[in-house]
Amino acid sequence: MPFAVTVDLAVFTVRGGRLHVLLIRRGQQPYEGDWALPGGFVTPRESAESAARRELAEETGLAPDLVAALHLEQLRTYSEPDRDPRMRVVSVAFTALVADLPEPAAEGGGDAAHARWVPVPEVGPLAFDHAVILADARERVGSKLEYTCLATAFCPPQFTLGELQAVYETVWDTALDRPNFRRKVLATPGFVEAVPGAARLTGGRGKPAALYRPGPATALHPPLLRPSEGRTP
Amino acid sequence: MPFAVTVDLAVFTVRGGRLHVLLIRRGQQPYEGDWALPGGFVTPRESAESAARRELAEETGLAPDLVAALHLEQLRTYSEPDRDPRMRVVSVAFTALVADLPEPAAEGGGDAAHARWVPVPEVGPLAFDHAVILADARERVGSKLEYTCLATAFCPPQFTLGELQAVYETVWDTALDRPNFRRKVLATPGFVEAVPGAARLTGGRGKPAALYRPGPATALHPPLLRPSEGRTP
DNA sequence: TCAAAAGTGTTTTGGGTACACCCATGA
DNA sequence: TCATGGGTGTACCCAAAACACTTTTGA
Repeated sequence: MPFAVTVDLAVFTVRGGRLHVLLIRRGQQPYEGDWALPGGFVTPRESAESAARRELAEETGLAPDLVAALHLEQLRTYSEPDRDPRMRVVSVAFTALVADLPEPAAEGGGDAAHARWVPVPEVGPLAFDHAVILADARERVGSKLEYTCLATAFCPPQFTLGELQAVYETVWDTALDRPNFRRKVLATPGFVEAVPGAARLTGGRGKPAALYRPGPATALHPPLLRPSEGRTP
Repeated sequence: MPFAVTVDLAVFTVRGGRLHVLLIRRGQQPYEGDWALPGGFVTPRESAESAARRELAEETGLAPDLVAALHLEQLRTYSEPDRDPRMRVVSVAFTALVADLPEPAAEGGGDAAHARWVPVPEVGPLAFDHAVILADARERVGSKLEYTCLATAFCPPQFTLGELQAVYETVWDTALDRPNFRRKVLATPGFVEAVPGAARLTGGRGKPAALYRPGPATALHPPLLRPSEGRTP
């Protein structure tokens, strides 16, 4: 039973108030020239997660230390017999969240030249079953924000509560009440920690905002539920 | 890159107030004679989920229609290079929940003769990395009960609210307040539906209980949280 | 002095918890 | 008539929602 095993990555970031996903343009058959999720084959002596980090670094030119520190999470495994026209390929999909990067991520050499951040609503048809993987990943990210502290992964090392709220609003595509969001976040022990004395002007205008960094907590109890959910309209 | 792909199943049931998992005794090397989760190789023309159902039917002698209707959920994929001493094996793990079965499930021929329901606390060492898979699956089942309607999968087609509560209490290993549990369940639209006119005596003693069947809902909003969680003691 | 964004306070409301109590049945 | 389990009622509490309000900056 000769199976090939691959990994596929759905890497998200928030940039300019919109959710983006990292895509590469395929340089070879099949689906040559089409957009696809980054990924590749698992080699004989590595786990799927190791392969995911290796491929991400190779294909996108993201900084190695960033890739090593990245929060990677297994999404699920896709194993339909005909998902790859060449042969039988089983693919383990991962999701990752990164902060908006100073420069367009994908300026490395080789493969990396074909990597791009694409706003999720503007993503067109993708190679293989990657559209399904992307949809699953997007859904997962949305619900992860509800009951984990993962939203800080979308933020730079130090961030304002306004930026954190923008992450939620972008991923969920809803508006949140600022005072209530603030209270909720600060009331969850270990979600964020104040950076003593620091403040930053966010958009040039307005009052400078206090800076926070991620705290030690990973779970959110009680959860921070999406507004439209949990209600019976 | 010659990989073998397998499936492993963590099938749970509640029996006599205790959580049980379905195990088989291995009839061949490696780990011959040890207990293991049911599972087996994915064949070239089937998906992992199909393979899981097929293997479950073959190895345990569960009724085919029951296996076909079973709620199977992908847990995650285990891909450490040395998890199988023979060769490189990547395994897709699934969880399933079934109602307590009239007879000990495993009375079919062949492989099935070696299948047994084992109380989870009494499970000893398992073959391969199955102890890890079992622990992951158990954790997943516990949290699934919080925010999905899946608990009914542990119950027969018609059940009392007392039986449903016993499922929660068994899986979570906590006592729940009956009046509050009742209100909560009935207040969630589509979780359970009353079976008109029906009632059943549960243990010979006590008032006959009304019967319910699973409703159309799948998610639980708001969630039914475990007592110890969500509090800061 | 105005717009924009941060941050505080207050009222209301709904769900969860705890617990007291009644009902129907078998022994 | 008593133990057992099903079912109802109710008072309390806390956290979330809604919204009015103050503060600090750049233009």
